[in-house]
Amino acid sequence: MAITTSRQNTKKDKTQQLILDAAAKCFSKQGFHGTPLKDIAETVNMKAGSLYYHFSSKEMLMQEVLNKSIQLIYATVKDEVAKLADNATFPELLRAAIRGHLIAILTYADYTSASIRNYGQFPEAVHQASQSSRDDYEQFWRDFFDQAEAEGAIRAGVDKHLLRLTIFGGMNWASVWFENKDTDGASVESIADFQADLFLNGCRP
Amino acid sequence: MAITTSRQNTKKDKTQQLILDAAAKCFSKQGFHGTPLKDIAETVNMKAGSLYYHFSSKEMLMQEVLNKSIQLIYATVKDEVAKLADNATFPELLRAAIRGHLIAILTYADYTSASIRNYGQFPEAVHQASQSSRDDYEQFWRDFFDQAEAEGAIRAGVDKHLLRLTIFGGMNWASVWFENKDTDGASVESIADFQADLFLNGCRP
DNA sequence: TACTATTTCTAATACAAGTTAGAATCTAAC
DNA sequence: GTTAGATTCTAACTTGTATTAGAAATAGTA
Repeated sequence: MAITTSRQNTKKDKTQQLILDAAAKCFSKQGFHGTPLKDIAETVNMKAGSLYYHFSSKEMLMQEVLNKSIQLIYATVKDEVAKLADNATFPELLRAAIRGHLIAILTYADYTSASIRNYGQFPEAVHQASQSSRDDYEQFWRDFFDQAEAEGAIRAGVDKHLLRLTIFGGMNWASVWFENKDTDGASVESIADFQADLFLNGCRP
Repeated sequence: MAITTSRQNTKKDKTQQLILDAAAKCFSKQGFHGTPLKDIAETVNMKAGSLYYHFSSKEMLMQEVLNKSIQLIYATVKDEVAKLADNATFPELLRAAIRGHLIAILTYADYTSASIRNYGQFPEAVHQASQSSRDDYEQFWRDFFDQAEAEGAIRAGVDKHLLRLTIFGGMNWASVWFENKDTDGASVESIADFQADLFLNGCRP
């Protein structure tokens, strides 16, 4: 278990995590507005009203799901990149970053697709509460491509901005079509390898 | 006006189109469940109840928005591909198809992002009603890559399935970040050229 | 066992939203 | 101008849902 976000192991914390997991699952499948608190409560064998002992509002629940998903993704990416040697090449780094992003997205699919699919639909307060985390993560990738360009690892004329956005699209879209049929993560690795290869070398012979 | 979907020009049809446009705009911004009929009605200066003279339910509205978006995309793609000569190469064809998909997605952004962003959240009936159109469009791309592979235009070992899904991700994600600041489509063309180039040749020097 | 704090439930509130029926208004043809 | 049809509005109905306050139950502790 490399990635964790919870602090304590009290009974209360455990229940809160269970509720958050249930919320993420429901939000990812039915959307924020399409999910009644009743559904979340039933998933953890509770009544809707009881959730308020642990969370102050439905909006707060969404906010925490979103925050956790960003943290999980960023942490996993840093983790994968950190595994490399200091003198790793750009292709190696890109492959590791893509692998991290995809592992996170597909492993914690409830959280990440709850965030990705509802993006732009939840209220302003939720947006703002996660703004800085998202900015941090975006800046990571910006810096990454800035450095790659400085090292001449990117072909001249390639727009870094569009490159980043397109790669993000390819990865994030996986949360739409991917279905975790087996529990092992072998398939995730192969998707990551494929995408890294495609973005680096294209598909031509 | 290359792409049209409406048949007649009666007053009734015009109103229906206005309502559909308003629905697409609201659904794309607030999501299906997050959009009250009141919002759609206000956009066309009506009261919520009046919409039922033109549409039988909110679900039907979503269904028509979805259908129209698929038709718009497919028609635009075929249009762009048809402009090429018969002996066009794979890179030319891919570039045209990507251009068509992106032009549609970003030009009819209300319709397409209403569909893309709500995908997987609307009820089963809506899904099924658009199933065959989506299958048709998917088959178009499948055939496209099958032929490319047969001609040796794709590097050996490149998974056609993942290739198609990743390209779709890169394109569809544009509907999330793209903002049509100017009304001209110059920027759309440049995005299409960039993505085609990236998927064909990668980003390495 | 009795007492306290924690956790969950019940039941009510308040409001919003999809839908419908019938009244009202508008349009256009005669 | 009158009338018939088309279009929109009003006003209700029903249902569902977020939220809350207080009762009930549970668990832990002395």
